[in-house]
Amino acid sequence: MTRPMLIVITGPTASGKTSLSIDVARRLGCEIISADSRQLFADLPIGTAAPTPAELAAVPHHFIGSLALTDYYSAAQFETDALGLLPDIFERSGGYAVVCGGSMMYVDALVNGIDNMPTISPEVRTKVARLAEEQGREGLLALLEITDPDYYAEVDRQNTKRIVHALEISMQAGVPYSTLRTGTKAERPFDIIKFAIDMPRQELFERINRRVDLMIADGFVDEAKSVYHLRHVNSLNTVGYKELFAYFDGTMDFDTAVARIKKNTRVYAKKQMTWLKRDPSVIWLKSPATAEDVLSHTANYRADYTKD
RNA sequence: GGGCGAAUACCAGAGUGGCCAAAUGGGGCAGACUGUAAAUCUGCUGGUUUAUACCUUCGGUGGUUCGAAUCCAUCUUCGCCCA
Repeated sequence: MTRPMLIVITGPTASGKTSLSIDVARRLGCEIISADSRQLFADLPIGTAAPTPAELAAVPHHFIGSLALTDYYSAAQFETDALGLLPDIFERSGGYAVVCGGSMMYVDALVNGIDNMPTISPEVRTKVARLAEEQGREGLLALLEITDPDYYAEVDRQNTKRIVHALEISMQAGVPYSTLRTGTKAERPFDIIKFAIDMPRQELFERINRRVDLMIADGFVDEAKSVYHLRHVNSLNTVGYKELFAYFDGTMDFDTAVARIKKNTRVYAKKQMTWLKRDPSVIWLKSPATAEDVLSHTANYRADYTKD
């Protein structure tokens, strides 16, 4: 008996993941799990290029617009939630499910698993934040050196966020952060095949620029205005919103803001490509990628698998 | 026609005799990444496969000087002012 199969479709932003995954899901009659750390939130459909209502109607989607902007979420939470959903999806969809998204860490969490760590309590969070404020990065590093010498030896000492995180986890868990980092790859009760769309950079960048203009034309400014009052929450520390907020604040003129959105989106795409480049499990789909490409690779994978 | 000012690396823009291959910013390129990841952080950006090394650069040419992006002469282009 063949195992269920998870088809992962990823790639840089604006490379066409959404429409490809909908095509594939339709062919297979299956559902889509979104692995996008921002489309997860409600109220951001334009700026996050979320699937349109028509697209959402075409194929059942999960994790699109399901959270409030003030909700806490994480890659680990995504792993838990997606794994919880998958058995039913496989059941309903003939043993297939499509994962679509560009949040590489979310994809990794679902595909390879993420080490088990405690959720940080507000008390610990506040405590570390206060230390950071009072003693700066040096103070945090000094504490980390005592708390977790192993991680201290390998941290990026410039990256305050990482240091803070290690301290929070260590305090919360009562053991050094590094001892919780096993780096083991999770075993899944289903097969996984991972695709990434490979679009020439120039074409991708042109699509990004064009898409930003379309977002503006579609009312991105009003959308950003409507969430402006929450501008300090993490879910809005997001390309597009940040720049428009600066425009609202009067610290950036409109044309500059739009240009920065384009540029920062390009930078984001580049970071996604860097991440994917080092992942040997990726099957690259030359764009324009079609559902046929995905399905034939998947069929081949199946054939190889059953041969063994 | 006369006077003044400017010309610096992909762009903007510092530097005004040696510490200058040349600050800084932008843009570009490359990378890291295990619980807020569209986040956060790092490196490179004249050439020489490596360089605390060498070579070629600061509009052109020619000088002064041990030494010039920096001083002088002259030419070119651009800007401003007077005619």
